[in-house]
Amino acid sequence: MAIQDFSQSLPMMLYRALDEIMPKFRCIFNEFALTEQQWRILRVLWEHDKITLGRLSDLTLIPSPSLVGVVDRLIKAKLIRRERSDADRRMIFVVATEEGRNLEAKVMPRVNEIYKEIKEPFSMQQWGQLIDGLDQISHLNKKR
Amino acid sequence: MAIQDFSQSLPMMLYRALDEIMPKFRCIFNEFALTEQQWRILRVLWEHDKITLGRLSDLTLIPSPSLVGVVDRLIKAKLIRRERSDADRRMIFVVATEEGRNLEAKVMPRVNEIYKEIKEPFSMQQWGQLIDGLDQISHLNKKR
DNA sequence: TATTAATTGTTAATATATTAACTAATACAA
DNA sequence: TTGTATTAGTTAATATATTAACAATTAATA
Repeated sequence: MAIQDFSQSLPMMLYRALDEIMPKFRCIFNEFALTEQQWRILRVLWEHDKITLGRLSDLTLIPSPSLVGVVDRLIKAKLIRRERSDADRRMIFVVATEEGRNLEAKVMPRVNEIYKEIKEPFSMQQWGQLIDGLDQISHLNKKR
Repeated sequence: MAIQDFSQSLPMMLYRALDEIMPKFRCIFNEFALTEQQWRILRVLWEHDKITLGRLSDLTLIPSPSLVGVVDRLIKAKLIRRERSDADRRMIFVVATEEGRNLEAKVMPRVNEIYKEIKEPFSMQQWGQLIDGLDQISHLNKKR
């Protein structure tokens, strides 16, 4: 009896958790005319001056085929730009424009506020156990 | 400092956990020519003989506008059927066909196998803490 | 009862996910 | 060096998500 009730299965619990918290964040993104995926890219670029599409796909969890379009739209919004690598002309770097970098100071406080609200009802230990559990799930194949 | 490293934020941890486990399941679904969403619907119908679209949307976490198409395709595959309610003609019930019900015995064992693999490396306590944490997240707004 | 409000599904427009196939550039081996 | 394999991105086809607007039906109320 591996799975009893579908609603209590791990995948559905994960999906439900996301369904609960993401709308709160998306609400903020929309205020800045950003989609969730666009925000993820900016969020990564605020931590990396210059990053290849491949690595960007890994860090944002946006699959490469989707990334093409999301990047296109962010470029159209003048928030990032492409930059082909000279060393290896297969690689393409993505860089935030000044306008893109400036968004950080406006968006992050709002996002942090929501994040705090979500985290608040948890004890530090409870939260740590949750994060550890999720971390273990996402390393199932890489371990050992 | 609510969020430090983007990769360690709760949303990304949740997404990454799903990215790790769902491909294993989808691999099985594909063998039976099912998409993940189609499988979710069948999975619910194996627990409910008859269910309205609204409730099906709640239980599968498939948003209503998406549900329309997914249901259409399941009907075309002869795995379910629609049935308008007589009591309240706004409501539409969804029912599994015999072919749809028969799939359970074929798919579930395979799915349970993967599920067991995922759960196996966890101690019972660890697993419980993970599920409890997720449950608390998905009830943030409903509590009290 | 006539109006209005709420509920249940649907459609539409756009964005993203999934899978496979494909191009261009680079690395590698015969 | 030539042929082959690998890597980084892209395109294409289909399915699903998101948001808003809409139709049909039922409930609520004046």
